[in-house]
Amino acid sequence: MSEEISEIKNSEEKSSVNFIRAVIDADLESGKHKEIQTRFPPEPNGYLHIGHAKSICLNFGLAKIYGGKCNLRFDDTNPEKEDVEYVDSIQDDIRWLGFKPDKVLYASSYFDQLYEWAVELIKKGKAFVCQQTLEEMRRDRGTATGAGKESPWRNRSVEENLELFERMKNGEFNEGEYMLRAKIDMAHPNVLLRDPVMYRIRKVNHHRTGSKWCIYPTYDFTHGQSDAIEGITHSICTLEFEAHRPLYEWFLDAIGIEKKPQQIEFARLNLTNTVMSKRFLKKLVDEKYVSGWDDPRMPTIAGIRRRGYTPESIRDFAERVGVAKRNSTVSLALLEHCVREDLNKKAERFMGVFEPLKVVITNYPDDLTEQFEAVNNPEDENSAKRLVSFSKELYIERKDFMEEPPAKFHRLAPGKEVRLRSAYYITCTEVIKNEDGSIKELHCTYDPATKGGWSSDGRKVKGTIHWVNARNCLKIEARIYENLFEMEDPFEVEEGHDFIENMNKNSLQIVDAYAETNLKNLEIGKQFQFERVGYFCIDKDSTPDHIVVNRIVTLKDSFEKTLK
RNA sequence: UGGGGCAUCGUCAAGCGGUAAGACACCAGAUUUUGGUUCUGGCAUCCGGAGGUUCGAAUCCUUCUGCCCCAGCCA
Repeated sequence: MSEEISEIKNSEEKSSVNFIRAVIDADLESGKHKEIQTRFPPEPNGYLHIGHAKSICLNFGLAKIYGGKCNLRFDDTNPEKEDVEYVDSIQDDIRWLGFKPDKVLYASSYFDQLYEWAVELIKKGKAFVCQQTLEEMRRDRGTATGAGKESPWRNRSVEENLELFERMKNGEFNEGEYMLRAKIDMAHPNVLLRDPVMYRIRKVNHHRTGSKWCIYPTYDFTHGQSDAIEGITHSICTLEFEAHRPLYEWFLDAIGIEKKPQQIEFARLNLTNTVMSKRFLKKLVDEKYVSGWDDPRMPTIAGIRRRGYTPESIRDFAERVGVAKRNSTVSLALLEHCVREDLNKKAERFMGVFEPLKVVITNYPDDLTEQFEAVNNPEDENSAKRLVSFSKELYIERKDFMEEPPAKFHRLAPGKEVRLRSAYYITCTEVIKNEDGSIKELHCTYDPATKGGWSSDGRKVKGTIHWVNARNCLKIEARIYENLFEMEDPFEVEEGHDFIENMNKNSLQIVDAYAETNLKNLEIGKQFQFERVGYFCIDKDSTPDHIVVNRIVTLKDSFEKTLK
């Protein structure tokens, strides 16, 4: 092991190492491996979600930590479901997350080799061509407790098997008529080992191999061998493949692979307040509950990215959730914490008012406009400053004024003084009402000696509120997102009901807001903070005349709690 | 009732026979031109239950219970 690597390992965690790293450490120490090779093996049949992100971070992360390599390998053995659209989006997502595959590979590139190996297994008497129907196979597979029954075609001669398999390959049979099966044990307690299918006939075009093949290998006959071909040392997958491991090894042994990759399973990520399975996400898209796979409410990588999450925050999240074998559901609060932490350091601050209440500064000159300097990011010492426009007429947040405030209310109220962030102290002198009694606007006075937002007389002002110049601001569209599901577990429904019924009706609210004009300078995708409100980003639907922002996450709000 | 897994704070998660890390959440306080950030302190006498081994167990043994995965020519 190089010094550099041991340095990384030491600095990174003296504390604890997940169980996969423990295996790798042992393999490196024992000399079983000199270096490690991993892979991320998605099937290009859909969009990646944050659960995949965890796997990506794990596989690529492991390679990085140990100075090894990680491939991206498309597990494209089922042409019926796969499409180039997905191979592109998957690569985009991985790149966005900040990883670069050592190689981009395809299981379909190994079809020739796989075919040869299948022929070898036939010759060894370990595979046979079967012509049972789906129903017959299902019937003969047996049950959990009872053994299965051997196929009547199980004992064909090698010659006959060879000829039939070749004819399968040549397209002489229809789909479903014939298949190649491994000859293992119909009485095996693990049903996966009851003569599993290795090849099936599918007369469809493959997105990479075109019409070259009409027989396609199954996952089980492909995955381990693909790993072996690529020299994968640690083949990391999710828990549901645990029962497949004996099969994975059976094929490798039967073929006679010497350097066997080791399959290691970990628990896939689940998140509260959302659904994660491809099937359910697809339902949300197909039935138009969301605008698409990249709807900012979706837990897809595309959705999360559009929502404004940073790749750094996702990697941090993946690191924090850990790797173990226990089925678990991580709180969405952790994900939100990760973006807040990242964006707090990086995001520039602006002011925006969401529920405007007009304020007239009665002792301010009618036609004067001032420009105040405001710090773009108080968390960053090198942060630049920007100019914010101020006049006699402003908007403040309706919630920042109360006519009859409770004791702990530090904001504006009749007779009370507050600081307008970066501007002046103002005092509310009069509440102007509409005929129906609702508040129309506020009349306030300002103290010219508090320019910039502070006074030299030591006067304490507890509240600081944000504002915009009503005469010079931007009207923008704000998309306020909440969780797709209010309940932590969307599947908590009564018998016969659907998780769809648990959807949060307010998961998207579109509101008009007023923002300082500086927002114009931000490019699409840029994250920022509306002070005292939350983190936002510029959505791709924005045009120069119409800015659309997505709320990524609110700021933490401890005042909300004290109010209750 | 078959096979394969898993059970440690509200949620994740360390721990691998020597007497319960850490993170998120939560609570209390300090600082603050964001009721944000930051900082300080608190938060499992207990590790699914019951037995046992041991000077000593979350860690070993037995047994029970609960949850997850497996009967696609999906991955």
